[in-house]
Amino acid sequence: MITIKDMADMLGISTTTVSNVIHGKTSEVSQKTVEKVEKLLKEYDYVPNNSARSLTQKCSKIIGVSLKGRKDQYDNIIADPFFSVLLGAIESEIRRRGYFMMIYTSDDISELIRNILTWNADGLILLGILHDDFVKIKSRYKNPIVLIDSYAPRDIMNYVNVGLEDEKGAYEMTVHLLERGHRRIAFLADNMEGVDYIRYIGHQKALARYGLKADSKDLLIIRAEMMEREASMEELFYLSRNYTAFMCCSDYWAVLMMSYFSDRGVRIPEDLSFTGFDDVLLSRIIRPALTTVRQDPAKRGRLAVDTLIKMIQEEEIPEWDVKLPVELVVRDSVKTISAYGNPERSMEPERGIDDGTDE
Amino acid sequence: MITIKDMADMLGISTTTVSNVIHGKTSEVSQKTVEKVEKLLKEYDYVPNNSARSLTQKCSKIIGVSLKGRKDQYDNIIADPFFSVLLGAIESEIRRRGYFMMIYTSDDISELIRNILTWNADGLILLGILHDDFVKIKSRYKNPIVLIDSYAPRDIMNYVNVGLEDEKGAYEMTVHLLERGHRRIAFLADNMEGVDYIRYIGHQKALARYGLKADSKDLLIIRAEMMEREASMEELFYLSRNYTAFMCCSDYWAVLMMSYFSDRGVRIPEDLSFTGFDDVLLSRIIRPALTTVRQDPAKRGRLAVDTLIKMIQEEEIPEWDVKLPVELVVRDSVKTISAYGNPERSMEPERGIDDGTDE
DNA sequence: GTGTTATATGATAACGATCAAAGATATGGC
DNA sequence: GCCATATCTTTGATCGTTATCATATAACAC
Repeated sequence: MITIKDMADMLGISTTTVSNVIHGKTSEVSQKTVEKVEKLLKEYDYVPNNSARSLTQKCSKIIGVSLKGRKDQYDNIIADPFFSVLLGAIESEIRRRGYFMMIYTSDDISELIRNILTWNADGLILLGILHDDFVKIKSRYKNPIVLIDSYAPRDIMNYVNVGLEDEKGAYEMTVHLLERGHRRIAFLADNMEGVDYIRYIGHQKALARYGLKADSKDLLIIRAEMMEREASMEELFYLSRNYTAFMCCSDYWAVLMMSYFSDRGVRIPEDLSFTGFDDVLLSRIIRPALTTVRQDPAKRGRLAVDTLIKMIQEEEIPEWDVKLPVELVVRDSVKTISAYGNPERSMEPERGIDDGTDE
Repeated sequence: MITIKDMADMLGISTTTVSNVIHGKTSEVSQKTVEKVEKLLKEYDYVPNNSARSLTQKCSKIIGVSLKGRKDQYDNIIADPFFSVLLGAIESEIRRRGYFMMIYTSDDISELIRNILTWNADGLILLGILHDDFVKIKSRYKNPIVLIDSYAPRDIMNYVNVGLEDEKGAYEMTVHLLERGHRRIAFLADNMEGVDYIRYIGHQKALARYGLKADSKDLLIIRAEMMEREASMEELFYLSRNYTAFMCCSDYWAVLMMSYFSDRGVRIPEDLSFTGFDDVLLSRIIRPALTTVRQDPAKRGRLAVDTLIKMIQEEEIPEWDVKLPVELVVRDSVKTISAYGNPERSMEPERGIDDGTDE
């Protein structure tokens, strides 16, 4: 590997001059010297040593990206189509902007922190991080952070949340189910710390609008690893008799469950309706096609990177808590229940109650 | 951030001694000093600066991972479930072994090379790389390389291919189709440079065993971007009338096509049979469930990393061209065609011809 | 007391790039 | 010729860590 010093020696000039040419500070270097150096740069295809660079400068050009290390049958969260698309978009954008990406999928937050610090990452993108872990990271790591799909606490500064209209999405989906006559709806969430919590609020508001009250026993918390345990699925299968609809917080789970349920003879949507969240490719391909809430993960990934780099370069900090739009996508996984089936309940919303949209 | 020098000053000792304690060279340091230093290390939660480390040492602890930058509707190849699972396994293993992973999904090989060189990556894992690009990388980058799903040329040294029994898989799949009475089979490949070429050889051998000859017009080369172009799909749709089976080189494509075709009224497998390769989750979930060739991407990812690290640490170099096992998984996407439909051809293989298994 | 070995520690120079400040050269005005 | 200014170039320190070599001290044998 050729170094700046090598080239300086070859031309009989100093390393500073070579460095200046490389950085385009041509106003300080004579035209003649510039040409000589540039010729050499091309000839030897000079590549700077980034370790040396990040040692002298405060920035490393590295952006760390962390995913929760969910262990499902496919061994890793990257297998979730939503995350993989998002991740792909993040990677492209980081590269396009001249930065480098380092990924961590560990659950071990101390290890994550060590990794970031050891490389002195310029910024961090955290996907689906839990509150306590975020606080832990914040206490050690002082560079900019962008959150995606995490619950954003108001008492911590210097970070941006690139979120969704989660509440609105869940609200609209619940209204959709209600309008189709569903009254016994299970809400399936991952945990109550992140976006699922906000979505649940939207769900509650929609129920309230229809004069119904959310019952905590209809809130089913599903940990990712449960999706693979036969026993857990069996339990869900048993519970499903109490409901006409399963409202899931991700397409991935909805699709997995639909597959499991239909293998056991449940007709979808005749016996049980399903809805998802994300609108991944899968949802369009399976039959019945999944009714879901669409988001644009590629756009979201790009925005996250763009925002982070703005913060790193200390340009104006954009909105503190962005909410990207979502859209209800109606397909075939929700049955319309005739009013006769639920004669005791009106299908009209009651008046004068919060309509549940975000702000 | 606390440095070695800070700690040395605090204790009134030299940086060398602190460094020795950190590296466990306790035989060279007195017990008393070791304890003092270790106390400080804990107290300040010292994290070494890896830029500085990789500057003095020849190794950076970075492993570069490159994917071809396929652009499909989901904007990135990471969205392919096979790749995402593989990638997840690679990431976990790299982390577990104390290394760091940098990902590149660019098609621009010069950029990839610059990235590797600028960080002085200790090793490289290339997924689905084309021959010419591989040669280009090899000419500039001298550290160990592991290939996955790439055609491994024999004239280049110092790399290992972590492959599959591709030929055997395609052979068995073709035999399966033939035994079910199919005679008009289209072989759908990405390109003829990588593993698809080897799979095609297996396909040819199986045909030959049954006294049939592969016809080049039955080899359909599908570029990834075509999957999203309505016109290309329309053309495929038109072509499909000539066949009773589509043998695809990836589950992802098979599933996409099945969805497209069935939306257009094609009954699967009654009108057209489909087979895939990989056995991703998707293939089990869609209906009809896809008949495919199973591989274990998690195992493959781990092996790739393990092999690369062995090469980096100059332990014994393992097999030059590993072939991990594959397994035919029969599901519901292949129709059994009655012998009456193809009376002119025997369904018994001819004798005395190469049976097409790998070596 | 001398020499040998082992143990513990320190001084110094890399590694490759950047930056501030100082030095060198050329140009112009008087 | 002298000084001022502008243009170009070099010197030397710095970043945090590690490696090499040297030094200091202690322990031991003879």
